[in-house]
Amino acid sequence: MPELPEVETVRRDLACALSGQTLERVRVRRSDIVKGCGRQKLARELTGRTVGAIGRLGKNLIVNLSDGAVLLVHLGMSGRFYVAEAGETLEKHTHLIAELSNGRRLIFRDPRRLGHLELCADGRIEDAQMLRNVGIDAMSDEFTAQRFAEMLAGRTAPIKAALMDQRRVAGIGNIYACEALHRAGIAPVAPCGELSADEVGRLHRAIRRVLAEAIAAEGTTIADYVTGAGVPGRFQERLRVYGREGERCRKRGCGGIIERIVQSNRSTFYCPVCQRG
DNA sequence: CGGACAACCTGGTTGC
DNA sequence: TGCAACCAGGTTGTCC
Repeated sequence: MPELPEVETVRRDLACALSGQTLERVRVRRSDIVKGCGRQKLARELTGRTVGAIGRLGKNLIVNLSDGAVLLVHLGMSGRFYVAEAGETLEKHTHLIAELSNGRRLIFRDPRRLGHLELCADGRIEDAQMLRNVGIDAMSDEFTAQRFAEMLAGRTAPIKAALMDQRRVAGIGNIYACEALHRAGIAPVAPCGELSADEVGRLHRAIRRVLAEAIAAEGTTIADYVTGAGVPGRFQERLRVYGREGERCRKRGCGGIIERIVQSNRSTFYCPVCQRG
């Protein structure tokens, strides 16, 4: 479900609702969503810690805790990590409950269980399993057009697959890969190594712009993603190709009809008229 | 090595 | 109404 803009929205909301709170009583109900240790150990390690700054790398949340510990959180497809009002009943698929010093509760809920939690007791996130395959964050200053060109050079994979490969640029998923390619006017099936310098530059700018606009709109809600405040994002109203199979291309004067194809088992939406080559 | 694909999960929707 | 098939915002291991 959540890509960089949705995770960034969750991060910002948690920075308000969670930072400064102490985790007074922690329950972890399943071990299969916990990386690196079991559920009891995670609960024990978290209990009594105070939450500091909250960061993000790609689609991962980085929750800094007292005494140098760090909790990593990945929401997978259906995960939510949020502070619930006191007295709110626990929903099905709630895997972590932490009572906070202000009486509210921190909840991790993930029906599909494709998300993960991992504690780095020593704060060495570079050793974390969850970040092993995570490269440069798509919104960081390190992600330059130059670096992007180096990542793509000589590769035969379709550009859409490369955009979603977290080991290189981290944070782009299926929606924003489709949207960035459309804005740049590049076919999703184009082999990485065949893009011109101009196309790479256009795609780099399109990625930064679409992610920035989506963050400003607090993300895209297709089915069940909501912000930390529990409201849907607004970027779904501004999608140009994703989920628009059979509808008309929104680019001025284009007139193409959006098509859906399957690339490495994922749906790709694109305009065959303005995304040629 | 890179790239394609199945597998991991649940739940909602579609179609017979 | 029932049930099977298919789809979903992600990642990882395996195979070629």
